[in-house]
Amino acid sequence: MKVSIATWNINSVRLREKTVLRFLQEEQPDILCLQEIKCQNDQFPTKAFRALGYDHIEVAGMKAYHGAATISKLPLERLPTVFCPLDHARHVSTRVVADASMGDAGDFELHNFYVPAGGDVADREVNDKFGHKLDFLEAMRVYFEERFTQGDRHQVIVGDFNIAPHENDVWSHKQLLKVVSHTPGEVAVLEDLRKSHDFTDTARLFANDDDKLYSWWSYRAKDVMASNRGRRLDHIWVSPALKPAVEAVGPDGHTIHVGARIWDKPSDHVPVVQVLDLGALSS
DNA sequence: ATGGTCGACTTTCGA
Repeated sequence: MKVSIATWNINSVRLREKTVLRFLQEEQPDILCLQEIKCQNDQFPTKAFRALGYDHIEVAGMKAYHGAATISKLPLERLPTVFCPLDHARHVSTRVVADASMGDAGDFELHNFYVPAGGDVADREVNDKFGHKLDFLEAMRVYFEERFTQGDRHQVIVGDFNIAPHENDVWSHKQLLKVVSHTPGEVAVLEDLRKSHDFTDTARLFANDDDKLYSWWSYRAKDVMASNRGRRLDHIWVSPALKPAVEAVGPDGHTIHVGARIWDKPSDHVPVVQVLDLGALSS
């Protein structure tokens, strides 16, 4: 059985409820992980998503800022969350039961993250927000140490990581080396997290090393899409046990929905989708 | 040139 998982920083789910519904109707992902919902739990538009068959919804909201939500056609069980050092709502953790008849191959854990952006200066001594970003990444590392104590339970980690790790995840490696999101220190911390359990960055698995891949474009520049000054901040990782299930880049595999950046009143991020073929896993 | 534009919810913060 195949499961399609989408992640999207929506930058206010209430303002862009219809935008989300358009994406769900056009792409029909089994699961959509949202970040920056910017609402409290009771303000989340649950009914509209249930009406499209997304019956299983888990929300971690707060007033005005941040927040994440996972909406799914497949059953979800809520799992413990990462401790955010500032107690922000930045993580929704679930177990997805894709096919109960498949045994261990039929379920996986799905971790939906909104990593702090980190402010403007890549130095925690002068910028508390950058310190918070590094501390949050460290909390994620500790969390996954715990999740793996009983082995690889099929982990999928998605979300807005606010880091573009690869040279070709930004429009100019050289010009962004001092720009938070692509500084060597934070990239090293994210890479250490990824390597700690040999997670696979699914977008890069079938892409060429010199392919430019972006999922975010700033609001602050005109003609930003014409100049294509983007960054890849949104990621989908899988643990080693799930790597054989990762479908190749293409219409049914990993897809970055660049076109959504020029929809009416767009988010500054676009949806990223990865299909997993759980049937490809040996039992 | 240290700008620019969003969104939530205030007289400003976070991105």
